[in-house]
Amino acid sequence: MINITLPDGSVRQVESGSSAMDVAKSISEGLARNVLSAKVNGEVWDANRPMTTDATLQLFTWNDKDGKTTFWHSSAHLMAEALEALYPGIKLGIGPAIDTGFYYDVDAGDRVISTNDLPAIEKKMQELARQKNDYVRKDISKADAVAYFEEKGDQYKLELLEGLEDGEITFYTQGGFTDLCRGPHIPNTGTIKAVKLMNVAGAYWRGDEKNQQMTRIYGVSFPKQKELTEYLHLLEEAKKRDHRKLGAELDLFMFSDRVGAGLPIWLPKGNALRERLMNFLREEQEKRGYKMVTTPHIGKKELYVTSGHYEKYGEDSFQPIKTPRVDEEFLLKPMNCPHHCEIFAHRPHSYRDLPLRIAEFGTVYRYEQSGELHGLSRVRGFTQDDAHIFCTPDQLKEEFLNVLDLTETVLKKMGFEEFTAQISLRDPDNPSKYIGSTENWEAAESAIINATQEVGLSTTTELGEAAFYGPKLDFMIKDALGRSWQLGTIQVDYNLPERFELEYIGADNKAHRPVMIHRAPFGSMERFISILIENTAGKFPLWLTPEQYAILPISDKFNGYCEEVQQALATHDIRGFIDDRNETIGRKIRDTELKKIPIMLIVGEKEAEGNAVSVRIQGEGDKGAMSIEEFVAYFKELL
RNA sequence: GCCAGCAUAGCUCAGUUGGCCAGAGCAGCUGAUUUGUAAUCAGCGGGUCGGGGGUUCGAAUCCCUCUGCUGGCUCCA
Repeated sequence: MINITLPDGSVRQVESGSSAMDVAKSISEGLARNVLSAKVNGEVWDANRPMTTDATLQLFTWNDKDGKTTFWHSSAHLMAEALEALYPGIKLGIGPAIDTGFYYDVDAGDRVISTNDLPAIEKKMQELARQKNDYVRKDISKADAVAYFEEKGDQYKLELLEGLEDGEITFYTQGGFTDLCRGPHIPNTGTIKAVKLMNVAGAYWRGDEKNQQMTRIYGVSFPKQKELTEYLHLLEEAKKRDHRKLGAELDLFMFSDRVGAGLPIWLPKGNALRERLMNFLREEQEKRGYKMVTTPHIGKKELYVTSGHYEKYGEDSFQPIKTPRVDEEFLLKPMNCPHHCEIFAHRPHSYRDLPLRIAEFGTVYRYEQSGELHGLSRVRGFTQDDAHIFCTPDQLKEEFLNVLDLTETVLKKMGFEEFTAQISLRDPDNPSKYIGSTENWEAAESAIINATQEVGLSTTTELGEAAFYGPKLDFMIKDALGRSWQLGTIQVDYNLPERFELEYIGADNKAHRPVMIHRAPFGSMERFISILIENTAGKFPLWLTPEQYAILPISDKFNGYCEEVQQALATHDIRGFIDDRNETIGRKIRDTELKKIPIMLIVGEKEAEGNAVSVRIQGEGDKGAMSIEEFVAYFKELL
């Protein structure tokens, strides 16, 4: 007998060789039906894998993240089985579960798999699921595994096998399909009741663009049809929050083929929003001792040769601008930091002047790959809320913490509760991607790690995500469809001060090198606003929204009074417009609701006579009549 | 940049296997209506079917190419 400890601390004695499923059955049949996988001594296992030692056991169902992962991974195998049936000789890469389902990378040779083929594959999957085949785990020797895939002619699996140790290799089989896999899997294909294949995409084998491009098929699956229907509905709802759609509907910004791809054009309302965001940050920065500067949109090529940007990005970026002089070239600025370094270098600095905090809403231009352009989130011309702090090494920690505080203030003000703070470090396997000495990098990396630990910020760490001149602390926020974007960033840089030979005179009357912090709490105005639109579904906070109210006269007889109201409100810095179209009040209300104007002021005979307005709140409804003074007070409450 | 798709009026979309002057709703314009909390009524205008090239007696429809867009991959200072 062995002792199985459950999460609640209770211990059950079962026979050695019992599985998690056996334990589930001993608890209840209902539970057993829903068990997908289990965590045994901290490792996720097949529910039916025999346990032979004392163990802690946690059962996973669809309600657990690990349960879903197992379910989707098994669904990927089911899809592979269907693909083998429909496309004999197809070669398989990898097929993992992801946050929202699963995918499998396949190489179908000359055959093209497109979205048109997905329904047939789904149908085959459903047919195979109905066979209710068990997923069967089997240990296999490396030699036998290699022999199997040589026979099958699947070079991708053979390549994967090269990286595996003999003795740790397992195969999983369901029905007529066998795959190299460490598992775990759900007990039976019959559990997969609903399948939807979402799309196909090209994906390079092992994520390297030098390798063969495979076809990646994305799908999602559920234990119940109803859950699939609900999921698809949720996706539809999320699409309504897409900033590209709302940006057009709310007249915030546009793109023009003639101006060029990835070059956003801000329309009056979007620009008003953008200006308000910038003013908010200007005020915060002023409180914190930043000085604003303005630098040109171009700079001599040598500036970027000095900074290292040219060597790193020159080939793949906007090409130099020529002048009538043959030996003269300028670059559109891809970053503001070289200009700001020149500001620092402009005159000598005493340690007493530091930290020097130089801020600029700097518009930069980067030639992003055409396939990468995405609404406002990934563009070729954008404005960073940039600043560079030049400080002594002793001041670094405090300055970093100040910036961290500013960034958190900004995120909080915008109501972004769910963000990830990601420490982006060097890729240790690829040192040639970075400039500067190992000592500089280590100092910068530990500065970030220590500071975040000190304030107890919970972080994730990603290797290889650093900038070429230094490590970063990046704030990642998700868009409506769950894709993660980097917004704010704080970067510690010992390298550019070296390249620009920046110095200050210390208390010892000797020259010292400053440390530089690059930081942008919004990241870029464009991307930040894209996320703001998606998070608010276009219903911006009252202080930020371009138009706070609309006055809706019941008939044009009251237009004069409406103008009086508008003027009265303007004196209280309350902004809005009068909808004086010759339309019914019902129509005006409907249009205003759809434009997501927060407040409607309805004005007819009663209001005009009583010096009042009838207040209606977007999405809520009628709040009744109030005097102008009462409304102003009410408005201040809402702010 | 790569893979797979998409591109018809300002917007959302119809347009049968290539075949008569390319349609609808909304928006717009004109007129009527002077309106009380999510669409007043009537009339009118608007499209080189993304650009270019080709196949064909004939192309929105088939082929090539360019541009833009969508979903991924790679990239992201």
